[in-house]
Amino acid sequence: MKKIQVLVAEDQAMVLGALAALLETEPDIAVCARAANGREALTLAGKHKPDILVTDIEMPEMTGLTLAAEVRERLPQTRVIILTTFARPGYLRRALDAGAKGYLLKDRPSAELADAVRRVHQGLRVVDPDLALEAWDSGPDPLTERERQILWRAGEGKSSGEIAEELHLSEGTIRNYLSEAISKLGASNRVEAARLARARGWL
Amino acid sequence: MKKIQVLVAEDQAMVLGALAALLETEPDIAVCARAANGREALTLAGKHKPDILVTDIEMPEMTGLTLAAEVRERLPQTRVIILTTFARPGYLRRALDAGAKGYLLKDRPSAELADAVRRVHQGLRVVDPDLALEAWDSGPDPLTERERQILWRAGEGKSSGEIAEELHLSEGTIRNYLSEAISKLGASNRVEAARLARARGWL
DNA sequence: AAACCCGGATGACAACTGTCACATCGCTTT
DNA sequence: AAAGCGATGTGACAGTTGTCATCCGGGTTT
Repeated sequence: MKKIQVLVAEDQAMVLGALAALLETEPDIAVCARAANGREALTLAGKHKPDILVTDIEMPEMTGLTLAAEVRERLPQTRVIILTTFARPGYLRRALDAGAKGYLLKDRPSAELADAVRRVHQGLRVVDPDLALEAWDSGPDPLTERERQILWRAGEGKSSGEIAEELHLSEGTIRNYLSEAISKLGASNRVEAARLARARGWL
Repeated sequence: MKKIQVLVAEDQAMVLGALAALLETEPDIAVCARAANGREALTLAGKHKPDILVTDIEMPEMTGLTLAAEVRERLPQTRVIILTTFARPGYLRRALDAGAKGYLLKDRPSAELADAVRRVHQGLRVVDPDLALEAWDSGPDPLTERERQILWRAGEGKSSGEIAEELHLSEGTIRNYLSEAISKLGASNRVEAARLARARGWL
């Protein structure tokens, strides 16, 4: 029986080693190489032609999303699984657009990783069900560009007056935008609004 | 030969499982239990009396730092190793104050984890050398425990009134603590204060 | 052209926030 | 015992924030 060859890419060395150890405990899976960033992963993928590439998103040199797109183009026989901390609908969409076959969260039980590898290897897609749901009912980004700019600055601790000056708007207008953003997000003040927006990947 | 009994606490389930798998590959180390947050870790530590507790810092319910302090008090025979993403001097300092025997970054090669476990088990301390240097010349944490509690909640977007209720203090007292924290940090409002404190690892 | 929508502005008002001076109260230090 | 200290509370005051109704001017739609 031939083992499924997996390449793992992850920038935190400790986590990379741990994920590799986790996959190696499976009898039908072998980790053929490890990469500490996207560029390295692309090189190693070319060399090893793995069946599956498991990759983080936020990495130096090249993000997992770019990596996925490159791999689809150059190594169509290698299937990509995104493994990330971020349950952001925006990331999920971009990952799928980039041709990723799986999107898995680091929050999920570790047993699911090997499962996902097997399923994707069989040609199935694996998308975190909670995230898919959340992406569905958290809906699209409700913030306008102005609201985003302003909420971002408010989240840094800037006052309405400072933001007004920075954006060449009146202070009252800033307050209006913030009020609108707070109400859209169901928050009770600017800080909570910023926190919620960040959590959903809208900031 | 008796294996070193290790309890691992980490809120990202996938990483938790992977770290456990990593440690299990060592012949002289056994993972006796796993916890998904600080409170669970404390309970399990009481039950299993592990030799070593490897814990993340940022976790729900109870942070790794609080956990370290509790463990020192209740289970002095268990030694704590902090394993975290954050190279923040303030975290290191607080970890050591809380009685942690090791402070390791997730950036480091995965082989160092087992090493650290062995060394700490032998009674040595293991602290990331770069971080130790940085911690030396950055100032001490200026915040009191109360200020930290309150600033933390303020940073989540809670109002003075909500925080007062939560901590059974008067609203005026909350405002006083926040005012003090803002002035200590040289910020101009609670949001900026929280941001600064977080960046330095004081929250 | 009339009707509408959009980004932006205004003013008023209540609520919340930040500051400060000053109490209390219990616990140490002298 | 007196003094000092730290944690907490109070009251007052000014400044900031959140909400709302309304207004204005420039494009679009009809």
